[in-house]
Amino acid sequence: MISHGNRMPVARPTVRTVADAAGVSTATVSRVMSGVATVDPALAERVRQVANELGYRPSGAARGLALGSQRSLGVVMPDLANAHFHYIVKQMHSGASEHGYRILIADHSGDPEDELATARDLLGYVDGLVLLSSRIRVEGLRWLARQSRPVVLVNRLAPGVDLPMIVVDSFHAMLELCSHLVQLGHRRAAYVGGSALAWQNLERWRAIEASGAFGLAATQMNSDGTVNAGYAATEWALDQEATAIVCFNDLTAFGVLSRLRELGVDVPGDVSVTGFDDLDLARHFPPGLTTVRIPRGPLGDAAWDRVHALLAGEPADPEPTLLHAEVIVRGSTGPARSN
Amino acid sequence: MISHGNRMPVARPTVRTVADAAGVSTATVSRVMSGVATVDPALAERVRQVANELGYRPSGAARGLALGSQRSLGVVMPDLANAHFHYIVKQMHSGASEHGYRILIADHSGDPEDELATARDLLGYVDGLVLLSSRIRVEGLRWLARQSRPVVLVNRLAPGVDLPMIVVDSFHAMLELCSHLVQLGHRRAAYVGGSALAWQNLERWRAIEASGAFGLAATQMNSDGTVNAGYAATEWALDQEATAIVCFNDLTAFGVLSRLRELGVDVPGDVSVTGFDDLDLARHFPPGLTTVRIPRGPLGDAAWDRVHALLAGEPADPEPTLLHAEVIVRGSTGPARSN
DNA sequence: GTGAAAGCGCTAACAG
DNA sequence: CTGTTAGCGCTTTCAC
Repeated sequence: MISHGNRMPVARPTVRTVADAAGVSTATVSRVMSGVATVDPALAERVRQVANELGYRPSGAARGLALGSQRSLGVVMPDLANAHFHYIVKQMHSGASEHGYRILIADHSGDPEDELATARDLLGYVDGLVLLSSRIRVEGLRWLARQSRPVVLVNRLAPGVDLPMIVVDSFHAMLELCSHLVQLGHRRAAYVGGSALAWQNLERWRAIEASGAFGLAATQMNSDGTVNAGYAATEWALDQEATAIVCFNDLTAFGVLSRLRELGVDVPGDVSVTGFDDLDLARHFPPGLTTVRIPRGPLGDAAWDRVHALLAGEPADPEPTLLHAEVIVRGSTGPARSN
Repeated sequence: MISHGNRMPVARPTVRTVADAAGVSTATVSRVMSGVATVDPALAERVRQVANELGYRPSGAARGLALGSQRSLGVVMPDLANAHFHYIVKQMHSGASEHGYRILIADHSGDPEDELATARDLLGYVDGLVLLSSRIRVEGLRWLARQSRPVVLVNRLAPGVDLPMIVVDSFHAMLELCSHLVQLGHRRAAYVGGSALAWQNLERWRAIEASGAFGLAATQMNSDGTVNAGYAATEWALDQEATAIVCFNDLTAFGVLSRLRELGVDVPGDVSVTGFDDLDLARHFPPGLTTVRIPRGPLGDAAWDRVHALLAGEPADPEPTLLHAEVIVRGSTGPARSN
């Protein structure tokens, strides 16, 4: 292949360059570039032409500084690998882009300190922030709440923190899921949980514990919510003499299903398995995963609406948005095996 | 819940605010914030104190403007939902963060125009850009190559474009995969492809066609590389009277496996199925997916190394980096059924 | 309709 | 070791 080696590291053209080349003032270039109508069409056209030839692109940094806004939103998420979050972001994206906002995503290691650092950092660049399933502790959240830019919490409820929050009612959804299991005759469940730091995980476990009142005894262990974690946790779950394995999310459940298959344990004949999220794959992974469908679209919409309102200067609504999630029954749950 | 309604939209504190409050100059504040050692420890401590109380955070935009760099890298990716890309980004992340670079991710609709717009846009904010599986057409890529900031192409080879490229040798990997099928006695395959615009898709199909010489006849249809696309394409594949269904990627293959199961078609007894990528799930999804393992780690490393070199002012290496991918045989492929 | 000039918040010489 | 000053590239009054 021929190298077109003329990658002359020409200094990036600026308004000045374009202005000079077009024989106009920088003000005019600026006006043309930002599409202000009060410029002579012919002149505007010429400027555009020149700008194009020079490959001119306004500097985002300079623009942001002058404008006091880069028209961008930051999203901080724990796990790029979990498709679940993708849909939420996608939905926010469509709301945001209608209003000319760009969405910038930053992921982090999962460590709360690291997450806070990422958020703090990002906040210096964007107009608003959305934190997905944040594990930042309360003091950190309080700090964020004190900043002048809007910050919204999705999938996390932090009482006493003055931040808009949008959550799915995991507690009730999990309760329903447990009720489904109880009705099938299950009396003993093993919970392969998520991170001990995740609010959602605590909620889900709280619901499982509450189901004790209806005769469902349960034990838990924590994992990191990945396929491999589910796979690895399966033997533990089996040791619990449980007839049902309740998983923190779908990915974990897939791992469990895989290991059970290897071990020759029949699902749902010998043991039932449940997930949480309802990923696209949940209906496809044999034998079909009983799970909870999170309303991802509404979650994303609500997130955008909240930041947008704040961005527009509306007062913060202190009431958290609570969304309902629905149990989806598929092949992975069935009547409890009578020992 | 009590609203701590004192969200006074105080103007964001600046270096000035902090400097005044601490009785020092803005320069000192700047020095303290950027951790320059040449400041009296006691003074530095006081400034930090004040900054903290005021909740001061340097503006990224201003910093970027003054420094001429925001120490950030943009990654443009087609599909946040595909975990495959996650690992690549993660790996880049670890290289980048060691050097103090942040990574900002932007996804797009998949439309080449939209992708180009996203890339152009992002280029105004970041120091360098990595395009994953880009579908931008050649003129667009040429434009990007003319910009003064480094742009690197991952998973796309564009001859005649002066841009560093890092690709996995899909062609040879697919050839190997086909050879595996031929050895199992398969003579007729159906290819459930990806986007007609994706270079990787063209490469893979090219390899399948080339396998015709070894007795493997094949037909193709395009899809969008999702689970549901695979699911939907299955009947078409079956109509081809093929004994093997070769899929663009693992997600598509999962969809195919799911539909086959519904239809009561045995895998690999009646038909063999292959994927591409080797997602974590590939070994877990029954009956285990034969696929091609993409060296995601090295891919991410190479991407970071390339941008980093460019950022450091080293001359661009015109030679594309070519990585080898390996066929992983699992339960989804077996001897061809003799009709 | 267009230009001159000031300033967004920060950093980097350059003095002291 | 610390303050003064001059920009980084863009937008935006304010005159013309």
